[in-house]
Amino acid sequence: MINYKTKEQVLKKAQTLLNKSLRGIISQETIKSIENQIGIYEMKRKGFLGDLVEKYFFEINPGNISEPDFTIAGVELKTTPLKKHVKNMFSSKERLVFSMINYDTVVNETWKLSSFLKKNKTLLLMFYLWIENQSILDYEFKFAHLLNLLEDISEEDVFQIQKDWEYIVAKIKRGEAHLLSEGDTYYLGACTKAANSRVVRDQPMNRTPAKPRAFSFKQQYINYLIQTQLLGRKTNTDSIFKKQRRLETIEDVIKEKLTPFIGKTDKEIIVTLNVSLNSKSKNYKRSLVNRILEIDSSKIEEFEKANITLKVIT
DNA sequence: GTACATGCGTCACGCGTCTC
DNA sequence: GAGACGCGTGACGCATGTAC
Repeated sequence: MINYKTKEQVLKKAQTLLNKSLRGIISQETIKSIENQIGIYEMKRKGFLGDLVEKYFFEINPGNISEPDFTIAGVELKTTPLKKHVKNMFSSKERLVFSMINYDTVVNETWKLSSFLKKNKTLLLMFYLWIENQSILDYEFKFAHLLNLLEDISEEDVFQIQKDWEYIVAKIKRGEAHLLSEGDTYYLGACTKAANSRVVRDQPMNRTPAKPRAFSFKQQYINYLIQTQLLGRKTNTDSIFKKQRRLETIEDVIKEKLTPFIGKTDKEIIVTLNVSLNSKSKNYKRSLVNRILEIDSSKIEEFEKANITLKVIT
């Protein structure tokens, strides 16, 4: 077993797997043994690839502890699939699932000292290209990226993730763990994690048992991270936060911007905003809302990341 | 019709705790 | 001390609803 002492050491090792598959770095003897196991499980064993990367590539054996996989370096390893689209674009195949939500203890935690941050503050994201029917030994690793949740993403995103975490915890505190849903939040979700719907666990503030859930990054937010953090692309989107100095949630900003105009006619809004719009244009109402939100683009960055669709209903 | 997001279900393994 | 059991770990896979 290797003791990785620094984050840089872990990243350096991870980068040696880029554009390679496990088959290319594991001995023939071990490959045979793994292929036997794949045969036994008929490719149905969940999380087998993650296990193999930990065991045979990083040579660690973290088990199921609530500490980061690389304990001393403080890095949590996440092996996650990418899909390639027709336009040669990469996107996340699925959400990124973190640790289980402990309903009993999470209600006594604060964001800064949360077990979620303790385990997942620094992530080593290893993205491999998923191809249907291909052996897990042949999946090619495309990106290895060290992501510090508090330092490497924007202040607004960290704030929204914190608010999502607090929303989930507040719901558990209200005795509504059984009513949690992934749709409750924007970037950080609470996805279910159990063998079947009969598997439930107690929650501290209500006798109604709740489904086991884990914190997860939503697929759309992972896609945003892939585009900005891995590919260094600038998104062709506008931000509702761009003129905000304060840190607020998406919901707060939208409410704040829309509230002064509730009950007013479109003509009154145009006068208040001192703008000119063609009322015969097909996107007249949408343009009006864009002016209220102080954005120019048809795409709004925070909506894209949270997979929110703006509908103007008349 | 197709692509995508979400909800829900799946499962082997390892570790800790409980029971005998 | 040994075996049973529960729970958390790792993502994966499918069904369904919705958007484009």
